Amino acid sequence: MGLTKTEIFTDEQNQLATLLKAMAHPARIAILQRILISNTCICGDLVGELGLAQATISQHLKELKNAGIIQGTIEGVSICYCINPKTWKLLEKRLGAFLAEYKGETTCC
Amino acid sequence: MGLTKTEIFTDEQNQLATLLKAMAHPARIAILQRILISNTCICGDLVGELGLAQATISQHLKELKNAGIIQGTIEGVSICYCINPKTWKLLEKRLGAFLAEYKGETTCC
DNA sequence: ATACTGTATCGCAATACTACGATAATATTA
DNA sequence: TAATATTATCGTAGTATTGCGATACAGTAT
Repeated sequence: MGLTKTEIFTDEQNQLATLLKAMAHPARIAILQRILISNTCICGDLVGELGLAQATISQHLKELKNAGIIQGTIEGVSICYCINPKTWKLLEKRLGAFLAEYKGETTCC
Repeated sequence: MGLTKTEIFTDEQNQLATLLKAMAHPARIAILQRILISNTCICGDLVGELGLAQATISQHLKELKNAGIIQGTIEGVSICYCINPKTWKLLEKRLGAFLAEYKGETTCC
């Protein structure tokens, strides 16, 4: 086995899981934070700032891009990555709805 | 290699990554939603509702429990799982702060 | 004690993830 | 064109994840 049975779940569940998975790594969280802070886009500066090899950073960027969370455009010599507004809004919506389902600590366990 | 270099990142980044990872699976999202909807706790009903084997469900529950997202107490014959309010609030706080960092689509890529 | 019900754990097979060096691809500059 | 700088991709090693059958464990009931 070894692969998730996506056909069992709804599209929304699969989509949210994919987005969360793309962010579920400290390096990718650090990358996103870095992009969010320096409002303007960044590029290979990450390699120097995080303590990871260039190949590893590139791989993490690819995963974020595949998930649609970031987008990259060629900016002269290097490449400029930034948040994909559409996906970010979708993420806020989906996650917000998910987290808001919690009604507070009702008498239970 | 094969293991995340957690020592490179901050505790907050690692913690958020761990929480996201615990939720980054459609089955675990479905389990959480099930718990959130039936405000009262549930147990092995999941096995019948999701199309996964009992061992698999138990494993997913264990991961959610290890991450501190849910907690379980013995309820007569079966076991009652419910949201861990403390972790849920932490998650809302961390995720909220993270998502709120986005300033909207500034001129960039 | 025995049988039964509900969970957890073990062990396995298939696959995915993480990290990196080496190398290729792309674009700019001399 | 050649040299340089920046990214991407390939291949690999080590580890983790997913799913499940089989089995062990815990509590209830007979």
